[in-house]
Amino acid sequence: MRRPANYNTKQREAILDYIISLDGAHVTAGQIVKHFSNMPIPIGRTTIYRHLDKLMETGKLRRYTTDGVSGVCYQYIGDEVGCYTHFHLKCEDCGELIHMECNMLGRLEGHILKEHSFQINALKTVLYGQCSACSEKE
Amino acid sequence: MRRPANYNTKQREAILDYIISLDGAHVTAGQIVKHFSNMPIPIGRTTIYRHLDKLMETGKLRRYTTDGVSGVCYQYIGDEVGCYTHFHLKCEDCGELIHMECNMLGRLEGHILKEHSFQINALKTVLYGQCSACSEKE
DNA sequence: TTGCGTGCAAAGGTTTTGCATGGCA
DNA sequence: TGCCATGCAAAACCTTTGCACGCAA
Repeated sequence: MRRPANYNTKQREAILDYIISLDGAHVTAGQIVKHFSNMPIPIGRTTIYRHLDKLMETGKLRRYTTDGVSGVCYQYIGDEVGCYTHFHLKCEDCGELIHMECNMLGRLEGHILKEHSFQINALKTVLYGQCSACSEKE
Repeated sequence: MRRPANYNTKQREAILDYIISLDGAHVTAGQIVKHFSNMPIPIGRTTIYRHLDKLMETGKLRRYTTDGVSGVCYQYIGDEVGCYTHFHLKCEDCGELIHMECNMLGRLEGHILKEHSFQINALKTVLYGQCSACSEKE
C-alpha cells in the first residue's frame, strides 16, 4: 500500500509556485532545474523530477511530448474538479488543451477493459491531434 | 552541395526490409538496434541511426515523438496512405507498449471529429494504464 | 580510385537510482 | 521518533560525433 504523505516542504511549495506562476505555459524539467539552480536556496535535479512525477499523479500537472523540444514539457492545469473523469485533447499546432467530457469515453474505457484487459488511466492520458480552429486555418 | 549517393549496402537493405516487415507498426530506434544486434550479421547503432535519418529525408519513413515512450518512434509509410488505425497502450507498471488494433478506435476517431471537431493523431497518442498481467499481480 | 558507408569508442543531454543526511509530522 | 524528503554522485538511457577502416560505384 503506497500512500505518500506529501509533506509540506519548502521545495515542494517553491516548485509548485513556480509552475503556477507560468500561467499555463509549458516548461521542461531542464528549465525548472536551471531556474532553481540560480536561486538563493537551490533545489536539486532529483527533487524536481520527483515532484513533477507526484504532481502528475495527483492530476495537478500534465505532461506532454513536443516535437523538436529536447525533454518532456509540463503544464499546470490546477485543481479543476473532474479531471479524473474526462479525457484531454491536445492540439499539436496551437497547443490548446481541451477538456473533453463525453460518455463516449466511458464506453471506450469499458471496451478496452473488457476486450483488451487494459485499465485506462485518464489522468495521464492525452489524446494528441488538431483542433477545429487550426484545421480551418489550412 | 550535399548529395548523398545512397549506396545499396546490405545494411541499408536489411534495415528497410525489417521496417517494412513490421507492416506499419511503430518501432523505436532502440528496438531496431536490439533486433540487429542479435542477428548473424549485426548492424551497429550508428549505422541504424544514420539510415533512419536518411529514410526520413526521402520520405519513406515517418518519425514522431510518442508520449511516454522512451525514444523516438519510426513508421514505414512508403506509398501507403492509411495505417492510422491502431492505437498504443502503455502499461505504467511494466512499461510494455501494446499495439491495439480495433475498430472501436475508428469509431472513437469519427466521433471526436464529428462531435468535438478534433482530429486525433493516432501516431502520437498513447493511452496510459495498467495491463492485465500487472493488474493480476496485485 | 574516390568517396560514401560502417561501426567502435566516446561524448552530449535527459532522466533515474543508491545512499546518507536532513526535516516534517 | 518514524518516515518521508532531499540532493550529491553515479548510473542508465537515447542520440550524436570523431575517426579509422571497408566497400560500392
